[in-house]
Amino acid sequence: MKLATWNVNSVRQREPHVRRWLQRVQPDVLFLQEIKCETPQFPAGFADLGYTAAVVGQKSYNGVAVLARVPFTVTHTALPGLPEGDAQARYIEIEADGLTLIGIYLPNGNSGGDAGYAYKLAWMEALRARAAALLDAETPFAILGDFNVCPTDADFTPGALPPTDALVRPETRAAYRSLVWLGLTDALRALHPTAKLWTFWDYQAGAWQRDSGLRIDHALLSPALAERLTEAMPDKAVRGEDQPSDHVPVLFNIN
DNA sequence: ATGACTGAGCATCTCAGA
Repeated sequence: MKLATWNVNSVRQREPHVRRWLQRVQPDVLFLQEIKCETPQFPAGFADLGYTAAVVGQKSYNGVAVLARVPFTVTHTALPGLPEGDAQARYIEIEADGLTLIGIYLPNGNSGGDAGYAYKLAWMEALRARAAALLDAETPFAILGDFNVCPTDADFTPGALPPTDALVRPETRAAYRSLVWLGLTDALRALHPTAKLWTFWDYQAGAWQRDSGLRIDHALLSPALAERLTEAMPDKAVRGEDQPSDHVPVLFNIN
């Protein structure tokens, strides 16, 4: 089963890119983030490629979706357990092929001052609780998406971010560890422990040309799925296309 | 020299992204 995640930075701008990638790679399930539109504005043009869409949209910002060529049912459209619910479209959970598959767009945390960062940490704690509940139930699951976390200093080009950035702050990394250390597997690192593999290159400052990037798009696997992992790789070439997203798709194979 | 972009929206500027 080929699973993928891609922050497309506007699905309306990136519809041709997504269509090309679906045709070339043919993932079974692709989670999208930052679709940046309300649900009715989501492009209809993936159905003719054999993909069914489920969309959690909002105006202007955020927004997640899933495209799948296998049957699935949507089980959650918001992260359970946030103190006052979640007004932002950042979470979709489905069941497909006996698996629970979760797509997330974790808050960046650099905007909105202290409250914005607190929201990121609260979101991470709620995600940890969700993963703990699924582990307790022995549900095989995967969490894919834009985590907005560089887990270690090996996960970004030196100088690409200041140490105060919300993607690398110690509290951010501690929250990420508390999630992974429940017993999940960081799929890309499991297969490529030391490689410099980025999933994001900023539009600014010639980051792509200098190969100055971040690894922030991840897949975390429950134990049963981690046993089945055979491939994990960002599709770097996509960043070199015309008018690309600043993130590339990341593909995982579960046999 | 630490600059340099992109997208959405009551839009020719502001906010957000990371």
